[in-house]
Formats: sequence, C-alpha cells, structure tokens
Amino acid sequence: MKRYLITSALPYINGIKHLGNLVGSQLPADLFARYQRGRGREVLFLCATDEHGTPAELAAAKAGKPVAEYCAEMHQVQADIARRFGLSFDHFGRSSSPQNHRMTQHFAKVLGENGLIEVVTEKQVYSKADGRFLPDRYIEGTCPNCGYDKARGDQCENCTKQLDPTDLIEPRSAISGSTDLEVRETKHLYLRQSLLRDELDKWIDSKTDWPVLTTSIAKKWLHDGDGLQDRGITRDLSWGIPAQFPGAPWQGMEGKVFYVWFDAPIEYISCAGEWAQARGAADAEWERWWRTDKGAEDVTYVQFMGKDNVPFHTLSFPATLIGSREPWKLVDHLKSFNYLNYDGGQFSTSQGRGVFMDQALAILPADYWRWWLLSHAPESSDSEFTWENFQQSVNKDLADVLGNFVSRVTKFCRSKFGEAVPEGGAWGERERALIDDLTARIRAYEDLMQAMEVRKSAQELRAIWVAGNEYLQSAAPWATFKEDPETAAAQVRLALNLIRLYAVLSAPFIPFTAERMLQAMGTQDDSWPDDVEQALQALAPGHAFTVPDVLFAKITDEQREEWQSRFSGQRD
RNA sequence: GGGCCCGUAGCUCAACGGUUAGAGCAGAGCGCUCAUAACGCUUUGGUUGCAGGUUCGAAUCCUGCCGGGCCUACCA
Repeated sequence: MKRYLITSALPYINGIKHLGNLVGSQLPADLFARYQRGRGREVLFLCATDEHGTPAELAAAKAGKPVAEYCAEMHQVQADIARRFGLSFDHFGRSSSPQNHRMTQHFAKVLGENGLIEVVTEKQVYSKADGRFLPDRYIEGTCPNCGYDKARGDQCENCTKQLDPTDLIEPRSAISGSTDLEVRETKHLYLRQSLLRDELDKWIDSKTDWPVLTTSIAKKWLHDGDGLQDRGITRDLSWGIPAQFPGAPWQGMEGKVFYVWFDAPIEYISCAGEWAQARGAADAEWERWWRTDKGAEDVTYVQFMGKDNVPFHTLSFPATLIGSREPWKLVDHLKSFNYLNYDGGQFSTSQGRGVFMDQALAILPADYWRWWLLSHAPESSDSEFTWENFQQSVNKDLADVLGNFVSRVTKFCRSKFGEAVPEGGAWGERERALIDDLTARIRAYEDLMQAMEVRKSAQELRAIWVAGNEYLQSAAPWATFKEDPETAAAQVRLALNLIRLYAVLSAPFIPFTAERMLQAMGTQDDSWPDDVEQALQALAPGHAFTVPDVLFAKITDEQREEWQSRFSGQRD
C-alpha cells in the first residue's frame, strides 16, 4: 500500500493569511490528504508556522511583545483558524520548535563536514538606532538612477533598476527612518550549492511530470548567468536558530542565526518529529516517513506551494538534503499554484486588501470558501476572486445542485414514506444506466484527484451531483408514487443512498457538510465506492434518517453588496 | 534589460498536431411540481489577441508584433 507524505508551504507567522495564501498551498494540500485518507491510504499531512526572520521581529515589536511570545500567540491563532477551515493536518508545528533547532543544526553540521559550507566576510548596513543589521530591502533612499525617493536597497520600484544599498542617496532605515547608518563587516555562512548544481540538474531532469511552472523556474536558477549561486544561510538576528553551537565545524558565528529559508523547509522533517513526540511515539515512527533507510522507500512525497516558493523547494532544500549525504526522502511531486487576485488587484497582507481567513469564516461557513477556492484554483494561470462570481458559483453549485438535491429527496421521502429508507420495488433499466454513468464518472474523478487536477476534479464532482437531479427528473418518484408506490420506494431508496455516496465523494472538498449529510442519513459508513452498485445499497430498507436543515443558505444580493463594500477598503 | 507563462463564447475555464473548437454560469424557449422560485430538456453565442509561416491538416508548432502576469537570487 502506497503511503503519502504531504506538506503544505509553511504560512509565515506575522499575521492571518488571506484567501490567496490559503488556496495556493494549505487548501489543495488538505484536499489531497483527505482524498488519500478517504481511499484508505496511509497519510502524514504536515504543516507549521514559519516563525523566523526580520518580519517576525518587526511584527512583534509593533505588537509590543517579545518575539517568542508573539510567535506563540500567533501560532495559536493560525492553528485555530486552520482547524476551523477544516485543514486536517496530522500536526501543525512550529519552525521554532526544539526539534527544528536540533535538526537544522544537524544539517548545518553535516553540510559543513562535507565541505558545503564556507564562512564569508561581507559588508552590510547597520542601523544604530534600530540596533540591527538591515536587509537590503529594509533600507530606503533616493534612487541614483531616476530620483525616486522611496527606492529600496535591493531595487528601485519606480525604474526597476537593481541597486546596492550603498548606491542610495540619503539612505535611511525603512523601520525607524533613521539615517544613522553605517556599513559594518560581518561574517556569514554560505551554502555552497553551486557544487551540487549537476546533481540538482540531473534530479530536476528526472521530474518529467512536474508542471512547467515548476521546472522552468528551477532551470532558470540552475543555468542563468554563472549558474546556481551559493547562498548565505545566516543572518544577524536574535530570534532564530543559533548558527554557533557545540560541535559546529566553524567559529565566530556567535549572535547569528540561520536564515529562515534554511530552517523553514527543514521544519517539514522536524514537524514529523513533533508529531511523533506529541503522540508519545518513538523516533522510528517519524523516520519511516523521512528516511529511505528506515522504511520511507514506499513513501510518495508531495509538496504544495505558491509559485514564489518554487526555487527554495526545487533547489536550496534539495541541496540541503542531497548535500548531507544522508538517506533523506526527496520530494516526488511538487504541485505549485499561481496567484489568486482580488477584484482587479492583488491580495495584499501589508495593505490589508482582500479577504482574510478569519474574516471569511466570520461571514460564511468554511465549506463555501473551500468549494469556491478549490473549484477556481489558480492552476494554469492567475485567477480572480470577485463577489459576483463567488455568489453565483456557490449558490448554483452548493445550494441548488447539491443542497437542494438532499432537501428534495429527504422531504419527499418523509412525506410519502416517513423518515426511514423505504422498502419494496426493484431497480430497472434507468437505475442500471445511472450506476454505469456514476461508475464512469467516479473513476474519472479518482484519476483527476490522484493527478491533483483540482479544478477538473471539482467539475467532475459537480457532474456527479447533477446526475442525481437528472435521475430524479427522469424517474419522477412523485408521479410513480400515484400508480406504483413499490417502484417509487425503490427510486427513493436509491436517491437516499445517493446522499450518502455524495457525502463520501465530496468530503475532501466540503468536509463539514459531508459530515452533516452522513449524520442526517444516520450512518458512519464513509467507505469509498469502489463498487458503486454496492455503495448504493449501504442504507438498507428500514434504516432511519432525518431531514437536515438547509445545507447551504443562498447568498443574497444584499449580503453580497454589503461584503463587497466592507472589504473594498483596508483591514482594521 | 533577461527568462518563463498566459491571451479561446458576455463571464470562469477545457481542448496540447487530427471529425463540425467544448463545459459551467449568464441569456432565450419548453417541461416538471418532490425540492432552497429549486430541478430537467432544448437552444443562442467564437475570424481561438494581430500578421505571416510550416503542414494533407494549426487554438495547438515556428517567426514577428500587441496586451497581461510572474521570476530575476539579502522579504518570506
């Protein structure tokens, strides 16, 4: 039996994520995890907050809290929202965990011992007022090229010219505005990934089934200019994983920490350790997912992320794993997404533009969002959220096609036969045809889900819902009942069983509603319909059910307009 | 500047060298009356961004142009 290790890109700690972040990584990862579990496969689905780096420190300072405290709180906030969105992580960890401290230092140590780390002395801008070194883009000044006065130290956004912080005229700290800056010498560790270029290149070449988006980005970095560049993996920050530690094969790194992009992917591994520890399990429990010498040979590892994360997942993290010369599991499939835009522009965390996860849940249940986001996932190109489209899709697909189906079937049965699966009658031609149709569609759905074709899977699932309405229209049990109640009973029995079938098939997309559907049908049987004919007999004659409340209330024009204006401005 | 991706019906998207370019929504008509004024059937709608080229055959491959997006290595 195949096992699936699934990771979602780690959400950064400095605030609540917007729907664009959600649809690009955590949500499709959850869809895949739920589907594989539904098929009875062993799954380990991991995610964590990415807690290190300059933005975390600044966000904590802004909140007036120590970084550790701020991160702990934000982790709880994000974990709570993730749970309410139905994100079914086996463990939601933290890149600041003790496990990740140990694991990150372990990798650094073996990379150093393998000659893949060197100490480089470089000059960097230090702000006395802020008491810290400033990353290039945290320095602002006047562009020497075009005179734009808010040019950043890495690039001028106005004329797009690449800059060095020392090029700026009248440079100042973007944090405090202080002009009391000086260039200081500082030492950093560099990962010599250029030495691994050919190995990485060969590895990427072997991934013929990856999206173009993924491989083209990797190829660019491997071959552009002088080829893959070495990368600084330490920073002058206080919050992070210390780069100087007992047993480290270098000296002079006191007061420095590893760069987030070095330690964050390693958290994918450490998180498995956190998961095992939380369950009181031995190390072997997580190692069988990650170590090919300890049972991970039969693991299929799938990563989900937005396109901006691709270089780190195709190059620097694999370089870390390969360079360790230890038998770590490398990613098998990397599913990357484009961006979701918001009503003509981009979602923006810094500008508070768009809908954020907590706000989304405050106005509608998670399944509305899950369905819309997944059925419109930005797979082939960027896609766009508009309130009109959201209202239209959700009302039609969820309320009319699925919700109303459940409603019409259960209410009709209650009024004619009572709240139990009716007995009598037999299937005929029409029922055979339906079973054949559903079987073909479910097999197609399985293929699409396996291939992580998110939008197409949603389309196929919707078509499966439609088939139920078509069947009812054609069988017309309300008419049959008058002449031939036995046959009507068989038709209604089939329709009630369709509700259970739909719950099972739809659970990866709309888990909360799927659970309500199963509850209404009075069953815990969520077995996958390998045999559709059998699956449609799971609820036997006499089995009691209840008529559920409306599964999906429609979004009214008034609501839509209100939300449209409420979210047009800025958050807070 | 360089690289990559995209441009198909009013809207959101399929089709990736092979019949007459498809589906959902929206629009139109009909049917049904179990149901959340829901459902079903039929149907209108396209010079596939533009101009060339290759081919028996092009939305698909090539060249140029126009338009949009992403990346470009110290934000993560």
